[in-house]
Amino acid sequence: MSSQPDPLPAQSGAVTADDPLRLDLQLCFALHAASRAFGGIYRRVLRDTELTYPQYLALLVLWEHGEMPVKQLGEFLRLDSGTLSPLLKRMQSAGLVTRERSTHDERSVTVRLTAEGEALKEQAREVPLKVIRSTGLDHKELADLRSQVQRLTAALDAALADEED
Amino acid sequence: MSSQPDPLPAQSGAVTADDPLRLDLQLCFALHAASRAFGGIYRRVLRDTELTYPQYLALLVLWEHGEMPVKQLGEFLRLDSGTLSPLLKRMQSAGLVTRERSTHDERSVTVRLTAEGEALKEQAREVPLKVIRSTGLDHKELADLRSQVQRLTAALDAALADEED
DNA sequence: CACAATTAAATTGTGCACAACTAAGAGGTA
DNA sequence: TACCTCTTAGTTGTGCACAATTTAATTGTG
Repeated sequence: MSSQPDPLPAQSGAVTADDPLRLDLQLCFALHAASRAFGGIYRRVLRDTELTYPQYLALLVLWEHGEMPVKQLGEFLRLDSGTLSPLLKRMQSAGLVTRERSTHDERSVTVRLTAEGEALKEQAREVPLKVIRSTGLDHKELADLRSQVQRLTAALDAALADEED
Repeated sequence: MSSQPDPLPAQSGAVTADDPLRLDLQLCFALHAASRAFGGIYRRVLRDTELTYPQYLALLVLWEHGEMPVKQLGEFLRLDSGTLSPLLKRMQSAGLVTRERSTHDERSVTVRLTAEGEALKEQAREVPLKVIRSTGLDHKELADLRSQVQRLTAALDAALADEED
């Protein structure tokens, strides 16, 4: 507890706290910190499921949409096969999913929940509520913040897509 | 470009877009995505410096505050030695910093910028402006969003600190 | 049909985050 | 002084993110 140095510069001496040139940093650092704080919350809330946070996200997609190719799962999660392949392999080892080459298109691999993977849905039922409580935000605040952050992401993605060398 | 499946569930069929039980997900996913999008922007903006994004953050602290022990750097960045030790070792190999045991307290290691590390400050001068432009947000929006995200992080951290087993 | 281009997964390699543990120095107290 | 405790870095091991490359299957075109 107690006081750390401030999340990032821009508070001591030469530069004022609101130096416009530090806002990028302050925001990106704040987002990074928030993302990691969420990770910490999920880590604890998911502890007795043996799931990691990204694995839980993958399960959510499968719980809602059912079996799908790795490709499509990657589109939901915005992750590529470099991340998903090992992640899914670990989930397979844990007995949560199966992976099977499609017969129609043998390039494609279908990810399917096992009974155990399906059953975890029950055990994870109260996860969202626990997490929401931890945020200390009400419904409207959550929704607003989500919208703003999504808008920001869209702008950043657009900037990345533009002026693509 | 074009359309992906939506960032996470909660949009198709069974569940309405604003199901309160999905807001945790939507927000955490949004934050994660925003954080990664920022990473992408910095990655490109920093490309010709050969710096990674976390290395840039470490340099910012050193540029502003000068030499300091690993411990203190970790407090600024909220990172522990498990992350910082190898990161600093890479920065040392790149000739950006030196690491030296303190003579007063031999447990402590002082991180110091080299001339080359100091010189990078110039080369990175326009980084903040480029990034800010990419966000598409004005000064006030950036500051507001930062505040909200910081407030959220504080709540999450407090929730983690509470009920600590 | 043959062949080039595209696509889906997987693999390789680098780097970061974090938990758990180790090593060694510092500081207090009997 | 000897001992116990706390602190600081570092190390080890796991998992994720992502770029670049590889493999194999599919698609499109001449």
